[in-house]
Amino acid sequence: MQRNTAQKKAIETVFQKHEQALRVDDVLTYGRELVSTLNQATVYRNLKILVEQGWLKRISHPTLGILYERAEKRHHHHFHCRECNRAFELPGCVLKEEQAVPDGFVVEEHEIFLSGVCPSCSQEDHK
Amino acid sequence: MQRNTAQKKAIETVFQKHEQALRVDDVLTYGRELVSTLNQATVYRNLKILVEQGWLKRISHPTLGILYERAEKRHHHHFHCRECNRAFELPGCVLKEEQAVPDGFVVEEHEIFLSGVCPSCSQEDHK
DNA sequence: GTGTATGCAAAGCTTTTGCATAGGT
DNA sequence: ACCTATGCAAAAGCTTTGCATACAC
Repeated sequence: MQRNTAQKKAIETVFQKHEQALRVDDVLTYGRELVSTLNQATVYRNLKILVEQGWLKRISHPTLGILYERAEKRHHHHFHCRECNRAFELPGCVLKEEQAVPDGFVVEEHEIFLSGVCPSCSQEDHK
Repeated sequence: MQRNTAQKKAIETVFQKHEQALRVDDVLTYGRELVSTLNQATVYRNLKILVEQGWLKRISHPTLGILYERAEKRHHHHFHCRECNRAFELPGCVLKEEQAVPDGFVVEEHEIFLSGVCPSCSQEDHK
């Protein structure tokens, strides 16, 4: 049976407190603010469990590497600004899954990564 | 100045011979068929250079990890079949970049990863 | 009390780097 | 001849794993 440890709760709390997708290292850092003894191996083990349980989603970001975020969040996509290097979450989705694939393919999931320049940086550029 | 070594040519040839996006390890294996002394470090160094030069594109595939493919290929996206674990390249693109982001964002690139079941596996399922 | 989850340390991978030298120009 | 690119080996990440024990139940 699954046990409810302080470490596991801390990791879950970290994702509830932080809106953005997080790197493993962020989870460790923020988690240690809650449980100071929190160990790297424990973070890895729990992230894996939480992904398997469908509570977290693992994202392979083109520029930021592996990130984790709450699975229950509304469907959204990721925008990366090449100027300020910030990551944005864009609400909604304009992709028509059926139109994206030839006949015969069954789409169950999709992930879109956009990159370019964010509003504040593109404003800077025009100054 | 840049030198034209047998190793570099071998790596480029590998990408010309193989249609699919390749893992580092594939590049090493196939490259050694052309230059038997080809070294791992050389592969990494050249892949980096070729990406910087815009000859290759680096892809962070959600399930297959880091892949490299020719940059000049027609715009396409990647479909991964969770049953047979094969990767497919889907020609064309139905994403309207401007519609995908709020006002102010300037999209320069995008990458779409689709996953589900491929035609041959979905046929199997219905048998 | 029992057995799972943790901490720690070591091991496994993948990728990068320093250095001597082979080889392209 | 010069100096870049390579091969080799070591180092530097990042992630996983074995083992003793803390602790949830």
